[in-house]
This record gives sequence, C-alpha cells and structure tokens, in this order.
Amino acid sequence: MPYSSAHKQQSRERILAAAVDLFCRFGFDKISVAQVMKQANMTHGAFYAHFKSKSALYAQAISYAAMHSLWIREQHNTGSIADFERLIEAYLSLAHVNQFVAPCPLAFLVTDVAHSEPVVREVYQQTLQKMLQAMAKQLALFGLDNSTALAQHILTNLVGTVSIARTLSDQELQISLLDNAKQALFLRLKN
Amino acid sequence: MPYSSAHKQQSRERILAAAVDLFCRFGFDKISVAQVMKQANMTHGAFYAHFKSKSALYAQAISYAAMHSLWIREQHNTGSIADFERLIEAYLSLAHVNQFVAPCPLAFLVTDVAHSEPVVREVYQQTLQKMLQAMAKQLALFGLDNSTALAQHILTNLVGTVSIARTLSDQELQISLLDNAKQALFLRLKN
DNA sequence: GTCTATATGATGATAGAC
DNA sequence: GTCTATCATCATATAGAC
Repeated sequence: MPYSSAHKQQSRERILAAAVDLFCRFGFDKISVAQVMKQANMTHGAFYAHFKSKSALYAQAISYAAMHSLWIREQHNTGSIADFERLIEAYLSLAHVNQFVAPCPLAFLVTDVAHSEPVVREVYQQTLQKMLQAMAKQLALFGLDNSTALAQHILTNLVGTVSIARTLSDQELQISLLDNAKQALFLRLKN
Repeated sequence: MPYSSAHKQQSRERILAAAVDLFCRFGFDKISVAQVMKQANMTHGAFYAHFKSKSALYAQAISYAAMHSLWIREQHNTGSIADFERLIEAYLSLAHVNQFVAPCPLAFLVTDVAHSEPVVREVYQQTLQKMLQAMAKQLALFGLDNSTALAQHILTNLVGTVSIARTLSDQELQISLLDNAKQALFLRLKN
C-alpha cells in the first residue's frame, strides 16, 4: 500500500476544509472542483479518488462545516446563560460575518442550499435540527420555558441576521443589524 | 420604426418577470440566459437588445421583484396594526415560501446575492434600506417606540425565517418555524 | 427587435501513466 | 492516490440576416 489510509484521510480533510471556505465565501456554483483542489494542494484529477461528484462534496462539506463552526465547537462550554450570551455575541460578530472565523454553514449557505440537490438539502436540514435540539436542551437546563420554541426563535434570528448582514457592504448597517439582534435576543433570554 | 417602443417595453418586462421567477426558484447560476428567454417566449440572441449582460439583468430583476413583491404591493393598505399583522401572516405563509405568490427577493436571494457582483449587491442593499425606512415609518404612525430598531428586528425575522424555511423539505418543521416567528412578532408589536 | 448560427471559454468528469 | 491530458457539454456573448 503506497499510500497509508491516514494519508488519504488527511487529503480528504484538506479538500473538505477548502470546500467549506470557498463555497461559503464565493458560492457552490462559482467555485470549480479545480479551485477547491488547488487550495487543498492537489490537482483536479485527484478529486475523484475522494468524492464521487461535486454535489457529494457539497453535502459532506456542510456536515464538516457544522462540526467545525464556532457554535458547535463552543457549545459544550456554555454552562450558564452568561456563557450562552457570549456565544451569541461571537455568532453575531463582524468577525463571523466576514468569515474570519469558521463560518456557520446554516447562515452562509441558506439560499445556495435551497437551490441544490436533495442530498445536500437533507444534510442542511439535519444540521439545523441537531442544532435546534442541542440548543433547546441547553435552554431547558437554564430553566427556561418553551425551550423548543425559544431555540427556534434564537436560531432563525442568528442565521437570518448573519446571512443578511453578509450581503451588505455598508458596515454601519451591518453593525446596526447585528447589535439590534443581540439586544433583542438578550431581552428574550431574560423572560 | 418596425417595433414600437411600447413593444420593447413589453418584451423587457416579460424577461424581467421570467428572470425573477427562475432566479428565485433555481438560483442565478443554475439558470442560463437561454432559459430565461425561453420562459419569456423569445430566443437567446434577442436578450442582448435589452440587457448588456446577465449580471445587469440580475440587478434589475431584484428591483423588479421588490416592486412586485407582496409586501411592497400591499404595504400602502396597512392603515392599522391589524392590517400590518395580516401582511406579516401573508409573508410568513407556506404560499410565499413555496413561491406560489410573488417572492420577496430579500428572502429568496440572500446568499445568492452575497456571492454576486457589487452592482447586484448594491441593489439588494438599497432595496433592504427602502423597506426598512418604509416599515419604520408605518410603525411610527402606529405610535410604536424605537420604530427603526423594531423595523430592523421585524425585517430580519421575516427574511431569515422565510429563507430558512425554504431550504427545508420537512413541511412540519417549516410550519413550526413560520408560526413561531409569527407569534414572536405579534408579541413584540404589542409592547 | 428578433431570429439563427457561431465563436470562445470554462466546467464536471474520465483515462491512463506513475 | 495523485498526476497529466483529454472528452463532452454547456455557458455567455457576438455576428449577420430579416
């Protein structure tokens, strides 16, 4: 075996990381397989030893992005409402909107996924449901009522605000939307 | 003049209407100029007598969609909060999510526009700002405080919820998100 | 202004050497 | 598994007849 399976796994991860970065930044259709492979330091032809199609890559890239997104990575550290609020602040930050940190695929790929194949949309939906469940569980631990409805409200606000802010060029307006959403969510968490 | 300028205007509108429908439904990159022209009952080559490029069409299609979206069309009929709430209900309906009525470009094209050229993004931003201003004005007439912040909150909720709901295939989850957003917004309007 | 026909370029995916 | 080279397809945009 000239190439270890660990090496293959490494290559695979480089491809996935490149795909997340580029798809989120420029969109699925704007990015070619060759571009993804270039960012992963390989050539076009090598791609098909890892994924059977570009769509298959997209589906797996969404899972990968979800796993590495700041919300999922930090969620287990939210033992208190204060921690939870800090996470909301990080999500609704310019750093996240400008993709200086690992992007949340739910916010960065909404419309893109809506226009994609069923396989891709399934993964998106499952990701959303997992995040909803995890968030509802946390909120329930904090002793909050209607944790399911509250989680839905928070998540749609986070995702909606970031996805809109990201399409704007006016930074003042971006900040205004982000801050306003923060305030509204903090208020809601106090009830 | 073999073709009246009224005729040209008609053709132009058919192209714009087709573009809005197809771009919102399938995405800008998934739709070719030829497909738009086919739905407008013309051939590929005729396109460039009306628009200088596909991107130029996109920018103008967003304005066109905004003008014809249900929110803009019905907004002037909202003399009371009850009317305003009816409009929210229409916006957060499955009919809108499934694009059975004229779609709101802000919700149906968020990510798509984020991945597009500056001209397109400018039009999107201007559309958003106009809607925010109009909504804030209405809310102020209703005697509500912080009408600017409130308008931002309502708009991001509307756009966010619909854009997310649209990417889901599970209808129960769609309805849950939509109803939950309605409730939250109605509650907020009562404060 | 609208048509048919075409130039030109890029894309997803495959074939075969190493 | 990764490379180079290539195929087949489809895209945007243009040229010229009517």
